[in-house]
Amino acid sequence: MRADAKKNYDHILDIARGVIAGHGSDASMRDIARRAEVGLATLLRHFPTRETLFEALLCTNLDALTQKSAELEVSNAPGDALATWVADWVAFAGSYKGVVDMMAAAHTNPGSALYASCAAVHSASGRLLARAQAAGAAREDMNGDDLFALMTALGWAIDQPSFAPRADHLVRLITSAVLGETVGK
Amino acid sequence: MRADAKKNYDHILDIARGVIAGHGSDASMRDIARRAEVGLATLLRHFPTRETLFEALLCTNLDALTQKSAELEVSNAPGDALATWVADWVAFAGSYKGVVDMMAAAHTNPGSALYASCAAVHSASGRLLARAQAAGAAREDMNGDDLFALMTALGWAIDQPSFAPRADHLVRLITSAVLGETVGK
DNA sequence: ACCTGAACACCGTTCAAGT
DNA sequence: ACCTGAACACCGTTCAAGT
Repeated sequence: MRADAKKNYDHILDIARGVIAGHGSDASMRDIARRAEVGLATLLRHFPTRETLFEALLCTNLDALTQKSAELEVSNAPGDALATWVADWVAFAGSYKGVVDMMAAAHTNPGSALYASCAAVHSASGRLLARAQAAGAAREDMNGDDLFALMTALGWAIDQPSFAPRADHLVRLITSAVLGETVGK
Repeated sequence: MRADAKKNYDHILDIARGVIAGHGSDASMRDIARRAEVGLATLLRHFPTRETLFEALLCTNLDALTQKSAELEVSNAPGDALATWVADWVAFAGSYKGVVDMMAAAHTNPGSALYASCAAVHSASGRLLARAQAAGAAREDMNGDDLFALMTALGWAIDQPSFAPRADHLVRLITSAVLGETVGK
């Protein structure tokens, strides 16, 4: 990439971050281009898809997340590791409004720029769950797909303004369910 | 309403049902008008908001749902009643793609045509949960808001193509978590 | 190489004009 | 009363033309 193009790219990404932080994942591409003082066509050549833009925007966070999963797989006690993983995912999911919807959609089609990241989160979840199950620290009647679905659903829920106030509690509920903890009745 | 208007209204609703069944909750209003062979402005006078259209489209289902909750509150064993209620909600949530997103959004603003229905589902959930808790058939560490959030998140999840195959299992997982059932580990 | 204006086909909103 | 075409301000896509 030429130096001037690189500078343009970085500038656009910087502005996009701000706009998306404000308006969420369905922010107008035109609006982003406008605020970056760049033609819409230019924005779309750097990021042909909304997903491409998000991939660039999230790659730091996503790398940190998957690296964290690798650490958790070896360091912590299996049950704690799983609980921490869910909490980390939720923190990531809160990075931008609508990110979870996007990930859930990307999860379906391999053509998406976010597909690989989704698959990574999915499989990391599967490994951490299996490890916890082997240690008797998680309920047996679920698999990696189920965990990923629950984590995504949880991320979606706390993204909703009406459910956000109970976010911490909802995370605790799901986590305790996954760990198969005995609860007071 | 005049007879010709009534006929128009019913026809539009009929066509809308088909289009939304095919394209989900974010079907184009213009497309609905076009297929109903009616001006877009006519459609929008009958249903000024997308929510208004959905309210009309869903009112039968929603009435059945809330009536069912009233029956469950007195007839079934508290735990079974709660489990059945969750299952009924999930069935409703599957009526049209995207309905849950809409309900979750409507839940926040009292101006929405779907607000009352959301509130009804919310409060019915609270009553059925409280009844189950009083009978020692549900976990104590959650309230009606939490249950509604979990039910909605569950509805959202099974609406996603990638999670749909595990729908039944996901319902079972959430239900067993809410009931505080002891699980094999 | 890199950028961009402009045309395109969409969307929902609004309203003056028609029956 | 009820309907509707048309103008409006948006959206993302595409591409020929400019530096």
